[in-house]
Amino acid sequence: MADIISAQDLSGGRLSDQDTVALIELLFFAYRDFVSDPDEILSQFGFGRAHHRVVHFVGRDPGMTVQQLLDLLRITKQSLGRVLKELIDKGYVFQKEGESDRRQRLLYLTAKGEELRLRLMLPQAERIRRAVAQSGGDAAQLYRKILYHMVNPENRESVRDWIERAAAIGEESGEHG
Amino acid sequence: MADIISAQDLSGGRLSDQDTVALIELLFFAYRDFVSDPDEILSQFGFGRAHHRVVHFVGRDPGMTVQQLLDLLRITKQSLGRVLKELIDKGYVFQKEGESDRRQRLLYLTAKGEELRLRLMLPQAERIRRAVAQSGGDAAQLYRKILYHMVNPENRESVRDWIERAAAIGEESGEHG
DNA sequence: GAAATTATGTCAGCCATATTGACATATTTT
DNA sequence: AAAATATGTCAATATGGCTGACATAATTTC
Repeated sequence: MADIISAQDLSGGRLSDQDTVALIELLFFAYRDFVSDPDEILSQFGFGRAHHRVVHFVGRDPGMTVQQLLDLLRITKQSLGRVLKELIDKGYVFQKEGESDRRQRLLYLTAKGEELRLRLMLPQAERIRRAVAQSGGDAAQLYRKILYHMVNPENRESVRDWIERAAAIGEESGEHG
Repeated sequence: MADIISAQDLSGGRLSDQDTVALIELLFFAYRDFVSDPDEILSQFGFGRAHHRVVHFVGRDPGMTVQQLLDLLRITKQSLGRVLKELIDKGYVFQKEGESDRRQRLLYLTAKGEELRLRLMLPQAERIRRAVAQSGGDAAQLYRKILYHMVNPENRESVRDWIERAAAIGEESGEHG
């Protein structure tokens, strides 16, 4: 491991300016590469990142409402509209009328959509696994903590709720833990 | 600390699917909030994220060439063009003819530009510091390792070079470590 | 039962930021 | 002198956000 990648001063507990800036920049570079894998796959389908998000989150919580998806993505109805329509037209997503509330259009992935979701997730999962494995120790646990604490305090509850719910769905639908 | 935020299975060393997906999603949510602070400041200036990147990297390596900036940002000359022109016109960046090569237009921040750079960095630095502090242990060192290993292997050298060079510049120009 | 609210969809236009291709100028290298 | 390099600029196109307005169907409230 190169020296540059190890923080230089952890003595006092508070991060030095140098180390803090290095983390900011590393996050920028890491995130850029992190999204580059799915980007390439998406371009083969004529899709963009917006499509990825929809496919991912719908696949993780099948039957979610349009409004739930909007709240999660924090975009406008109009922005979602185009991508969702396209995904439906091309057969990756389908809608089902809500049973208890027939105004709702519950969202589901088709088999084709689920296939795409997994294909997009694979390189990201591999990247995370590799990075965690190469970092040794309790890397995963600590990484999770740090990312969680980087979320705005007022958003943490909804993020936690999401992760919790999606994990429960994953269990019952056979994603082996 | 809530149970949900701690990885559930670290026994074997290999991350479970559940934990891996949770990390993918946490990275998405964390990055979104991470960029939201500068976004808000930028909008007050009529700037966007592209301006942020230019101001940040030029400020970290004053005198860099346009080509170096293009390589770092991995965007086209035309994309950079508008943003750079705007920053120059509004007095945040200025250019100086290269001494050894007079074709080059070396990039520097004005005092106003440096002020903006620091203002944009502050909330991100605070967020990182808080997250690391709240995560305990060797969080910073491990976080740095993980982010570094999330960068594509073929890009690691340039990322390491950048961090190294920028750190050296920071030292000499008085950013206290 | 009428009125208000909610969930969803759609039209139109605007903005920021990315792209490609083409072309121009000045300077350096061969 | 010719080729390559560093930079700048014009034009057209795409993606994915945004706002505002309006429409329909279903549910909730009074």
